[in-house]
Amino acid sequence: MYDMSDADARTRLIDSTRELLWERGYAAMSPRAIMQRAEVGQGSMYHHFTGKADLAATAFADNAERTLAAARRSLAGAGSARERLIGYLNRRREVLRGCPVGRMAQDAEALDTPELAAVLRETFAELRGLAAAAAAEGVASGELPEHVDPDELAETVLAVVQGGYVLARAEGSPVPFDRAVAGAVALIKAASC
Amino acid sequence: MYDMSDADARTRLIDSTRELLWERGYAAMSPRAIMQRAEVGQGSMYHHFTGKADLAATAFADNAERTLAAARRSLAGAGSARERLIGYLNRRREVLRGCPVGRMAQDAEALDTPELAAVLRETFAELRGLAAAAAAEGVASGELPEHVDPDELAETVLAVVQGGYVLARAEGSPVPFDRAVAGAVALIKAASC
DNA sequence: GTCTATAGGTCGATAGAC
DNA sequence: GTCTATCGACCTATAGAC
Repeated sequence: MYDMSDADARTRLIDSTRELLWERGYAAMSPRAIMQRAEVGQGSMYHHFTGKADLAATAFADNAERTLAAARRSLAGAGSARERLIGYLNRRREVLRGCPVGRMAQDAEALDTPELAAVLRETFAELRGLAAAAAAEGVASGELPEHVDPDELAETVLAVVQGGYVLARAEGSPVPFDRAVAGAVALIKAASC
Repeated sequence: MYDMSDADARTRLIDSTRELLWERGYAAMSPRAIMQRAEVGQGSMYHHFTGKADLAATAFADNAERTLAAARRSLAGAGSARERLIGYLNRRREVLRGCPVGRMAQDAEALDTPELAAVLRETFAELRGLAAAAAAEGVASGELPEHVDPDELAETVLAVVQGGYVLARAEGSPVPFDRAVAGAVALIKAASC
């Protein structure tokens, strides 16, 4: 079992920043909260990082890479193209925590911080590429109807997931997420008739 | 033309709070910023409202009501049920500003403030009801296929819109929103074949 | 109704000892 | 590498004059 308290100070700082960015976002995350959660002093933090922005950029890149890794397992893994798109939609998620990447798009201060905005943009660009490749493959193989635009279908799939998080958090329940995904899967199947 | 500076202090406070809640969210919105934008002094603000939470609850309820009014025009307006669902998806929006309601679902401090969380929950409940009623009507009339679950389709439509906002803001462009909507409309039309 | 003064707390960072 | 001390600014109110 991984235990944060076993890791060195730098790793603990990154891990607690990852969690806080996910939970509270960039603007609402204070260096103080980071240090307390990491059980690290101020001197240590400013020794390892130049400041909040530096630490956030490192931690956010880490969150983004983990999110991408999970998406690659669904979208570029085993199974037919259509199965992979549906598998991505149906993937188990910690719905009420929200998406650690999409979360940052709602944080004006994060969007104004170039290092963070760049990671956000690039992460969704790769996600979009993975989904679009699966959609294009599905159309080419005849699994999806010919008239489907792969880029549009890919964007719709990403939007259902991101929107599902929003609706679930607003409701305080994962049900809206699951319902939105079920509706999208049903539409994809119905369109392939 | 409506000009904020023509209105009285209380109205100007509500209007500037509406804008700031939309732009920055609850946690990142300071009473100071509200006062400056409203061109109102501190004494005036604490005369009209008990504090930040009180003012935010009033302003957020206002934002929510405006959002609902626009949604009602699409989802409970003229046209066939399927046309209304597609019309809701295609409605002109200030995409890069994001959704003033969905925005709050990403703000942990707002979710922890009961008055704000209640407005958020109730607004999406009504939105969901409007979309589900249109979907049910479409299925009943044969416009949408019999095997479509109205609640699921409604939730998917809301999710595409909310997710479209996230993807557009992440990209700094309305294109992802439009693409996600186009994909959803294409799926709905293809499923009705 | 609106003003100014004041308060105790946090924010994000720097300085210098060890 | 980590500690403590200190900084000026801002946060969210409250108090009391006018």
